[in-house]
Amino acid sequence: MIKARKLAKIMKALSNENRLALYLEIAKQKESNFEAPRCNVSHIVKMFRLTAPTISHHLKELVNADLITTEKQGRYLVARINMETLAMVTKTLSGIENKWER
Amino acid sequence: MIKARKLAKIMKALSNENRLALYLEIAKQKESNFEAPRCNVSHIVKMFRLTAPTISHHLKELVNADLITTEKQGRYLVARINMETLAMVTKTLSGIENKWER
DNA sequence: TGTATACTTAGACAACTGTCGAATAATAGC
DNA sequence: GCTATTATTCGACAGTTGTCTAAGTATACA
Repeated sequence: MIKARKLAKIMKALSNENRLALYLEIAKQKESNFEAPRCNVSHIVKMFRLTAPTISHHLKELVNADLITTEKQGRYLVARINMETLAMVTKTLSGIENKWER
Repeated sequence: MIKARKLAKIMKALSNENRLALYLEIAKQKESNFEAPRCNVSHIVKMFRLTAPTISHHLKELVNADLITTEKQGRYLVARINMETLAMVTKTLSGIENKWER
C-alpha cells in the first residue's frame, strides 16, 4: 500500500494545470508512437505557452514524484511515463471505490 | 472524459498531505460504519494535530473539488465521499494505463 | 573550432497556501 | 434564556509555487 505522504507528493505534481497537461501530453505521445514512446522538451515548449525554463522546472517535479523518467538522447531530452507509479495511484483510488461498490 | 482543468483541481485538493489524510479518513469512516457512513469535524480535529479552522478550511476545499459532500446534522457536520468524482478520476488514470497494458 | 540548437541553473517576484488565534454563529439541552 | 459544544469566518503571516529573464552548459555538426 502506498503511503499518504508519497501519494500527496504525486497529487501535488499533478495539481498544476500546465504540469498535468504536460503529463497527459507525454502519455499521449506514448500512445501515438508505439515504436518509440517519447516526448522531447522542445516539442512541448512549442505546444504550451510557457518558456523552456518553466517546462524544465515542471519536468523536474514530475520526475521527482516518480511520475515520469527522462533520458538524454543526444541534444534531446526524452520523457516517458512511469507506469509503476501510475499503477500504484490507480490501485489506491480503486481500492477506496471498490470497498463500496460491492 | 474529464477535463484537464477539473482534474487538476481535484489533484490540488488532494495535494496537501493533511487534506489527503482527511479525505482518506472520511473514506475509512465510510468503510467502518456501513449503516451510517459519516465523519464529523470534531472527531477529525482530535485525530489530526490541526485546529478546527484549518480542518474547516480543508473540508471546504474538498467540497469545492467535488471530492466530498457535507451535511449539517444538528450540531455536527457529516462528510461523505463523492463516489462520482472518485470514479471519474480512477477512470481517467486507468485509461492511460490500459492503453499500454494490452 | 565556431555556431546553432536544446536544455538547465540562478535569481527574482507576485500570487497562492496552510496554518493559526480571535471572534462569531448555530445548535442542543438544562 | 443561559451555557456548553460545534463549526465557520476573518485577518494575519511565513512559506511555497509558477513563472519569467538572463546567463550558463552540453551536444551535434559544418
